[in-house]
Amino acid sequence: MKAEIAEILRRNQLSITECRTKILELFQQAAGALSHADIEKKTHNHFDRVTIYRSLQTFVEKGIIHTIPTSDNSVRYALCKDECSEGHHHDNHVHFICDVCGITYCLDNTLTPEVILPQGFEQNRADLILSGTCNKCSQ
Amino acid sequence: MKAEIAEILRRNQLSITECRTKILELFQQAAGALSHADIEKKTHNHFDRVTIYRSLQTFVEKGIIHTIPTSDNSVRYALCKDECSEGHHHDNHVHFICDVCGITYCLDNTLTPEVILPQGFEQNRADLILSGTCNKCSQ
DNA sequence: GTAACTGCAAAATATTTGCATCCTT
DNA sequence: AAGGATGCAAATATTTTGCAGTTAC
Repeated sequence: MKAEIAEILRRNQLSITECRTKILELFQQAAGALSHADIEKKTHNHFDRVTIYRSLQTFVEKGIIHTIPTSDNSVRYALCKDECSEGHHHDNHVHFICDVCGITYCLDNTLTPEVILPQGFEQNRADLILSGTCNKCSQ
Repeated sequence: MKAEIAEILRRNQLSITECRTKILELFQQAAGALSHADIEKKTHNHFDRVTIYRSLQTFVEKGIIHTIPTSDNSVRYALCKDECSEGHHHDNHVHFICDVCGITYCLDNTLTPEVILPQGFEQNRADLILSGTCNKCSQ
């Protein structure tokens, strides 16, 4: 795990630091997406708020994580698949946000369906966000 | 126009005030979705920031407008179709955000495709957000 | 007249920037 | 040793809350 994380950082020309390693570890362990606040909580204020902001920014720029659109204000992030590269994401999978527990799931095996756009519109990225009740909360 | 707006407010048991009328007018005129900041700018600070926040909140609660998820932080709103009612939105249409001009389009005639969810997941709402270049900017 | 709405002040929260120091390579 | 990364302080932006005064009905 740690070795894999180090490899990700190295591949992206990023220094291997405690904060970055820990954040990526959290993403690997997480059931779903994480917000800045989630990470702050899970690291128990061991790292500065600002450092976490900057780490997340860097990871997004490098294509290691991606943001997930949400209808409320909150910004959440999830690990990209390997195919993602700097500046170009292939995260056209579906996200499911549970209204009960708040967990954001990446439904990796469900691809975003194609849509026919009006004349002149050129699509670059697609995000399908579903919400409702997840399998744990629907019981 | 004004009469129609008054009717919307009346139907939702809301007082007909200058601020609310103006905001709904802006939504009717807008090519796409509007953010809080857009409205503040277009009303030229004639109304208090807080009043605009509260108006938008009220409109969302009543099902007059709905929020649109965006991958950046910004919260944007657009008019709901008539079928929307309090607490239950039928805004399962597609939104297109232009990376160039920033306008958010509601593609009313394009419905969100159905997706098969894993066992135990119950869907309540679906948002398909596309981004790229709109017909005006692609020329 | 009364309840609903607004505006102002201020608090709470979220995000960004600058800079000195520390750590990775 | 040098450049990148971090932590702290502080600035900026965003959103929420309380309350007194005003307006719609």
